[in-house]
Amino acid sequence: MSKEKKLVESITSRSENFSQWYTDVVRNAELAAYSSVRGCMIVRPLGTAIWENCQKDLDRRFKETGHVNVLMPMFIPEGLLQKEKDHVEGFAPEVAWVTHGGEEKLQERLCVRPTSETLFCDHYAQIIQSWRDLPKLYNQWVSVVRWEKTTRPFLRTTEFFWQEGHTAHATAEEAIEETHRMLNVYADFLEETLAIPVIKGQKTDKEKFAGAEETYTVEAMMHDGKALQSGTSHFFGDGFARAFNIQYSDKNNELQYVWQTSWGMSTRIIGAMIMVHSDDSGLVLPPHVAPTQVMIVPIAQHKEGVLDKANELKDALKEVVRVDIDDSDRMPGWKFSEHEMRGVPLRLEIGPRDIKNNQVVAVRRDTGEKTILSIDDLTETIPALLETIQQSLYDAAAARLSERIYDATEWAEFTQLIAEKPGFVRAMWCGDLACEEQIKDETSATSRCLPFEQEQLSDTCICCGKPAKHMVIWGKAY
RNA sequence: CGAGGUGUAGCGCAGUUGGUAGCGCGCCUGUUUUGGGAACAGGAUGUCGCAGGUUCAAGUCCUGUCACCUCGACCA
Repeated sequence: MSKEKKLVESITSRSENFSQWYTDVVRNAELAAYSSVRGCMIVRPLGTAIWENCQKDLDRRFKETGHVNVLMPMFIPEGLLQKEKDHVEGFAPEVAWVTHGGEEKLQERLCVRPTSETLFCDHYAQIIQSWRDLPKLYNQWVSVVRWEKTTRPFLRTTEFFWQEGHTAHATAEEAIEETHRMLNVYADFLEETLAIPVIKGQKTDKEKFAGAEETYTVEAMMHDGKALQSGTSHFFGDGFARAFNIQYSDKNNELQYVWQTSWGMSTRIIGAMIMVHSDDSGLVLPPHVAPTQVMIVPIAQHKEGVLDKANELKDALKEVVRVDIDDSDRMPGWKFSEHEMRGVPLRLEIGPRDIKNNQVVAVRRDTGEKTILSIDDLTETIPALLETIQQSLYDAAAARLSERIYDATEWAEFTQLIAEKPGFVRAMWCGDLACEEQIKDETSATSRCLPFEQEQLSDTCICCGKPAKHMVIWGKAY
């Protein structure tokens, strides 16, 4: 009726225009706002609270795997940036430069960090001397700047917030192990906390990080079938160590270069979370990351005892979940829509009728399902219900992912799948850059990764027909 | 960076042949309301994106410029 009409007016239907729907959710849920700086967003309180929960969770996982946090400068002298050739070539087009301090022109211009490999390397060269100094397991939580041509809130912004881990190891094996360990940390975080199923794999040479020997990735599928690279972990070999002269004396008193890694995850995952779970009523937050997990909406709150009872519920529940109460003078219906828009996983309605019956009405954000719960054991039923919601969001996303991965063994089949079926296509590849580029030119799909779980779908490359080396997941990507 | 679109109140928009700046929602005050975006009464809010130009007069016409959106290109 008029309510539905209004909601449709404020949020474009997801099936009608996915991009507009995404923008509408970000704006209506008050996750972020546009700023007066091109391509830079203001992360509003809800978006910030979600990011803080991501940070808390990830930081705990980093600490559990032995890492410590540091803070590096935001500027990189031009000379330092240029020490590693592939790296600087990769980032040069999107670097912002500081040329003046006050009115004075700088002797050497400073780049606003697009990533901090060079700063960490410069520092590691100073502090690593002996095998006893290894490994170095550093991480930092900062923002970086990349002068992107097209920006979208969370998905690609000029400045974005992230963490970047940078480690130095005595052996290649140890560094490779670290690379995989952190990729698994990302995968676990995405699956357990954001309820986003991922595919783990390796990037092709074309898609790997500038300066990396190998790049590993966790790829997620959005609701429209497009891929979003959600976290990456890089093995650098000793390339940076040689460029920056990071050497240590081993147990035999021989000089050795260190072996390095880096890994990062950014505010982009908030975009992933939106595009995986949210719907036409707005944001849907997985309970594990939701700043408010339960919103209590009192009904007829002016009536004797209603607010008291609602506050009593809140006090009891706050021991076990993140709960809030909306006692503003809005109409209940308005509050329902508002908290749905903002993604609160569970709403509890309590009014005179419920109080009389010693019950509350619980409404799930993900399914809209209403259940009546006894007030007596809410501290057990509510956390359990939140776990159910978390699991069910994951299951639904996992089902969409597996339903929309197709296999192709013939070129015609491949191009048709890419063109007509939103999702990923698995196909064999010879390993040549030429084929990868041809596939991109002709289908606009890129190689997302060489999944760790390989299968021999056929013996020949989907593109050129030469003997196949790898199974690749192809898809259109953000 | 290319093509297209949009800039007028917090948000969404209208504004005719150039002639006093408008509407809806929201906001503020009060009263009544409250189980899916309440009703009534009263009230506040504008460098019309910005800079030039034409004109007695510009939101409206001209030139330039900036920003944002969509689709491409580019991109770890």
